[in-house]
Amino acid sequence: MQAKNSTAKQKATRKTGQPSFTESGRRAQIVAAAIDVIAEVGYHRASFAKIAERAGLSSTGMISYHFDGRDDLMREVVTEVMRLADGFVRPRIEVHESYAARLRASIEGNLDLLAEYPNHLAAIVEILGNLRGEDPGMVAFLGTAEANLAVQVEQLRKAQRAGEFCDFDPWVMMRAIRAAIDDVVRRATHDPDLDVRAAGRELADLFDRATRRAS
Amino acid sequence: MQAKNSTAKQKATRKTGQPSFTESGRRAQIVAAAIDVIAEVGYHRASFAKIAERAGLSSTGMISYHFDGRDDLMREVVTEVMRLADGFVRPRIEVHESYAARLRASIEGNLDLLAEYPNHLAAIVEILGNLRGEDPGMVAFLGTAEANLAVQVEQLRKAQRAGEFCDFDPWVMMRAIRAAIDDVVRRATHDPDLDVRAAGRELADLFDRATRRAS
Amino acid sequence: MQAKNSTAKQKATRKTGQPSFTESGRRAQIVAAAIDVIAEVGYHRASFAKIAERAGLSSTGMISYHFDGRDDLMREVVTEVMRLADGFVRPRIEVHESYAARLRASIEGNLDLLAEYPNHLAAIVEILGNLRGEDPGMVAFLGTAEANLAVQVEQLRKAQRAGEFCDFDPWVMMRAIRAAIDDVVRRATHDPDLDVRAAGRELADLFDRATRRAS
Amino acid sequence: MQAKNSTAKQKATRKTGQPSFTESGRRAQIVAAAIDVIAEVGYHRASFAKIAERAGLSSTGMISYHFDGRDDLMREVVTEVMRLADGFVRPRIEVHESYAARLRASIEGNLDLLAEYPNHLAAIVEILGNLRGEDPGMVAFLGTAEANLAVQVEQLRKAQRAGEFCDFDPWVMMRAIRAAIDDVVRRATHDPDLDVRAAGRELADLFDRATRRAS
DNA sequence: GATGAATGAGCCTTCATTCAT
DNA sequence: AATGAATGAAGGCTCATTCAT
Repeated sequence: MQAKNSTAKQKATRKTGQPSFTESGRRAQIVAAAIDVIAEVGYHRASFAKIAERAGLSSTGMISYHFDGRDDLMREVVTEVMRLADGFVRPRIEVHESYAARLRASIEGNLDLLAEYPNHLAAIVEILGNLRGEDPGMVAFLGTAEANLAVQVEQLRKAQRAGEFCDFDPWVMMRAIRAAIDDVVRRATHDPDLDVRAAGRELADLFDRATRRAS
Repeated sequence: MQAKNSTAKQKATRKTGQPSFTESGRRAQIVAAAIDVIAEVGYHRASFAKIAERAGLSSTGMISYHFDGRDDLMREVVTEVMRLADGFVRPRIEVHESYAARLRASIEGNLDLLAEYPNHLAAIVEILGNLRGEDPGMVAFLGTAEANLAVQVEQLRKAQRAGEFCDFDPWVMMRAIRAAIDDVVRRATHDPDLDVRAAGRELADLFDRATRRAS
Repeated sequence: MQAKNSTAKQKATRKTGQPSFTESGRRAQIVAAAIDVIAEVGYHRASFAKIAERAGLSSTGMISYHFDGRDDLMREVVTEVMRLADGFVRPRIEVHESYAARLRASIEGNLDLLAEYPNHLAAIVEILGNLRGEDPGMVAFLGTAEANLAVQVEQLRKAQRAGEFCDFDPWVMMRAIRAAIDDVVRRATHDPDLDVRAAGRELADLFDRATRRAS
Repeated sequence: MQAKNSTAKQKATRKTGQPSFTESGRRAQIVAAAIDVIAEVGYHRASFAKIAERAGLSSTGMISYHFDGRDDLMREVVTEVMRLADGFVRPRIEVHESYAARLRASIEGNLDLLAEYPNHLAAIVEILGNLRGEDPGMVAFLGTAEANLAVQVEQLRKAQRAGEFCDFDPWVMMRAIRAAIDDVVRRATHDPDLDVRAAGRELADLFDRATRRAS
């Protein structure tokens, strides 16, 4: 066993040797509750008390029992949402051949996902947007998100080398795309009437013009 | 002004009949400290204790004395930064004639401002990004920021009508621009080596391509 | 036995009609784990969670099942260690004739025991040293330890009456001896390099001089 | 100002540049309450809640306000008691010339002190006896106690070199003395009828015989 | 017998605010 | 104006215990 505090998750993981998506029902339920609460009140106001209440638990102790602290829970939330997002968006991208079509699919796919899972995306944007250099485990986590972005940056670069995209700093472009999407996510949280799919098409058009090689 | 009880600000306002930028020295000092602290640790972790310490005050009571609660202080911070930003960016825009040049000046101006006042922009992005529909006074405040944006949206619309810009949803475009700028602000907080002026030029190019009428 | 509800121990006791040292394997295993944990982290920090972990149990519920609460477990630990200590030290004492030799054998025997079972003695010293007048069952227990001491006090008295020992308050002497030994036990916990047998010889010399009839 | 948490004590200390015995009234009051509570229920059960109640405070937050955590409070308690003990015992020792008389004065002085301030000694024995290698600040503290002991050990050594004391390991002797005294302290906590001054005289006799050069 | 989940109380800490001075 | 003390709520976390399976 480990040194200090062994949690249900750690035990489960140790037994199965499997990563976190082999959740016990309760863990998944708590993660789901956390996603809803974070989407509703934001990262910092998402207290264990509120999450426990949403999850139908009688005490916050139960969350501490299942997770090795707040950071661990947040990590699980991010993991869960990334898993969902990847499964949702990736196939929609891989259908396409041209870099331009793939970029469009990426943007529209993210906003379709938002339309179907508004809380999930709101939660991850809240968490990643409020991270500071506090917990080392969480910082390592930011690295993962960065690596994700790097993969997409590489796609942009390839498109440029292929002559399909014009000349621009691919990191700046990628961040602008990400920022625009996340902004829609944030607004959708407050404004349920927002037509996110329409916004997706508009953004896809926008960044198509911004990336296309001038004809 | 507000609900509960009389504060120094209210008294000052009543006396002078002037808006808030005629601050007492203490108020300005606290606002400045708040800006630094928010930039450093974020909106939620910017406690009165930390702000008082930064301001060289020996007790948080002083802040409560000068401001009608946390929201009031935050409002003042936003007001102050908006005033600074407006004074910095507006002249740089008005120098230009064409809409394209003005858009470029707006983007690059914001990032020049970031280069000179990194904490100010970081603070306002933190605050506005963490606002929820909690306090009515703050919500009214978000309206102000929205109105600011609306003015710029109107500029985009005019440029379109003038045939200078191509066809796009000006709200989506404006938010994408804002989001891209704010993202640089956020990153600059964590990464002091980031070349924000270069990013400004890149973003200006990016949104130039995205808005220009195809030739 | 106690007030509230039926435990495994009670069942076992009822079945066999035997006292507690006819333990089930599990009970003994838990007691052994408790001894180690108490020696390592102290009485108050020795939580069921840590003990269960050390014992290779997956839940603290098992401990509650086998013992009627924390006090019951602690009582068992003390009983077990006393049994061990008595079996170890008593024969070494009874070999000798003179009171002085028996006293020396007692002191050195205790520290030999410490050398061989450091955790056992550390645990009992921790427990008995942290007892308060809280639980009636535990207080009755302190009486047992006191009775043990009384037996040795009687030996001192006999030695005095036999003219072998000089005049002193045998209770104060006995407590000083006990305290000196326990102090070595405590230090040995933190300092593994301590030569406890050498300390035993020194203490035996010391108390020999303190008790001997002046020649 | 300092980085993380500034407490009332730190502020006071910074202002005056004086060590902790320049206490604010509340600090001293809390320390006094802590001493009583620790003496009564022991180190680990002495919660902020109990101490606050004893001090007549309405919330534990007040203690956190005045002290930088539990360890800081405990450190203050130990400092306070050591100061008291030193002021009480040292003059009684320095009156005497011979090492034997000084040793006797030390032992009896400690127990006279116990008779007058039973809670103070109980508290320090509780705290120092329950310290583990957890907090570095507290460990440094144990070093102070050790240094105190070293001074007295040196006295024993001098007495041996002067031919006044017989041959023994001065560290073992000193620890035995300390342990015997602390044991009386512990017992006095539970048994208010104990005649501690009588015990002091007995212990002084005991260790006189144990140290004296055989005639 | 054994397990993992659940409970409720208690812990220390931080927070914004209030108030007497 | 300014201070330092005080308050009460809320925060995350650990604990011994209970219970259904």
